[in-house]
Amino acid sequence: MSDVRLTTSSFFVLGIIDKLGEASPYDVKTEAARTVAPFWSMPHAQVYAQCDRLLEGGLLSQVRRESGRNRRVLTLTGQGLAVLRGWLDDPEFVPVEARERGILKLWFGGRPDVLAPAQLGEHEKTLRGYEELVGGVGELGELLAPGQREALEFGIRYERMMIDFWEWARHRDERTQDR
Amino acid sequence: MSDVRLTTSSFFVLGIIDKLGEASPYDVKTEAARTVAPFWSMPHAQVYAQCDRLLEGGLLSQVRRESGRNRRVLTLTGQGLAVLRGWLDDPEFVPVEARERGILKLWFGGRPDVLAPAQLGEHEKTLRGYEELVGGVGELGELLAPGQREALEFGIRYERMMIDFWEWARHRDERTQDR
DNA sequence: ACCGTCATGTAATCGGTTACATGATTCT
DNA sequence: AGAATCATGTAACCGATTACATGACGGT
Repeated sequence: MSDVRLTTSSFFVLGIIDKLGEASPYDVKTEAARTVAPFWSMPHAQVYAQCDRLLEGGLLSQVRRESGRNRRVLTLTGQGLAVLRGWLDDPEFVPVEARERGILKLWFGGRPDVLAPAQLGEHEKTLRGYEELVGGVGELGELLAPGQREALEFGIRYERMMIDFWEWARHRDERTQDR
Repeated sequence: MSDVRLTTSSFFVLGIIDKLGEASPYDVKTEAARTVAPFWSMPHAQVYAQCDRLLEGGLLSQVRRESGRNRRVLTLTGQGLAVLRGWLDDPEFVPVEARERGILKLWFGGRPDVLAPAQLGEHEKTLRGYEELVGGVGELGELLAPGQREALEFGIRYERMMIDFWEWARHRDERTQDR
């Protein structure tokens, strides 16, 4: 019940447990890896730590089971749900530095012709993965939970942007160079 | 001279000092704040820590001055320069999670109509800033150091992408809702 | 002489990562 | 019965953040 500082990791865990209804830390880890992983991830040690903290803060409640596996099952408390909802509805804008190492390298003089190919390859691969996901959903008529389609759309737009960017950088580099 | 683990923060400091030729930790901090800040930043305590580490690792050399201010002036050693160059030319792709809190909120059920306005406002503001920078450079014929134009281009494309995305999300939300 | 901010650092803390460890199942 | 992996955690370390502290210089 003591006051706990809530980081995005906290809300991440709260969010996953809310979606699952109840979950062991292991379930949280698994579900996260299966779904949000491309947009946000967390090592499992951290999941356990967060669960402990959230329990202590009264945002989660725990049932211990005597059977071997799934020894702890966690649920949001009323307070936990309220806190999660509050966060979700908070339009605060947190400026994010892109922290793209490739961009930093360019800044310090990294050469586009050296960097671009690998970047392009990887972004194209990721993009194909996303697009297949969306396509598959359409074909099979499966539904993505609300919010997931949005995240996927973001992913697609991000990857497309990066591909366009690196192509731009590479071509600009070719034009600029005098060899 | 002992082995130091190099993080991106290390290369960040090396990169800044390389650009400046020689610099005190304070100079590093100031230059970083003045230039790369929108894409990458680092609290000054960390700059001091990195300088110490890089010194210990033999990647920086230091001249102590007896005068009060700018007591330490740092320069890249040959090894430091080699390490920086090696990093710049390394095309390794490090997958970055976007870690956009807004996207995470959408994932967990955050409402686009609640979130979008603030996000749009901020991204538009940032975009205007970047575009003015590029425009100003063109008009005055100033030159950006190589790499900086690229970083700025990335920033512009990123912001445009985010604006388009949030507009998409908001409109999709309007269409989807049955009120 | 005094005040602000410039320049430089240190200390404490904490979240996150990596690595290690182990009992519980399930499969062969 | 033994191997594999499932599920659960702990421990140690480390980089990063926050906060505090202080001498130096420049302006009034």
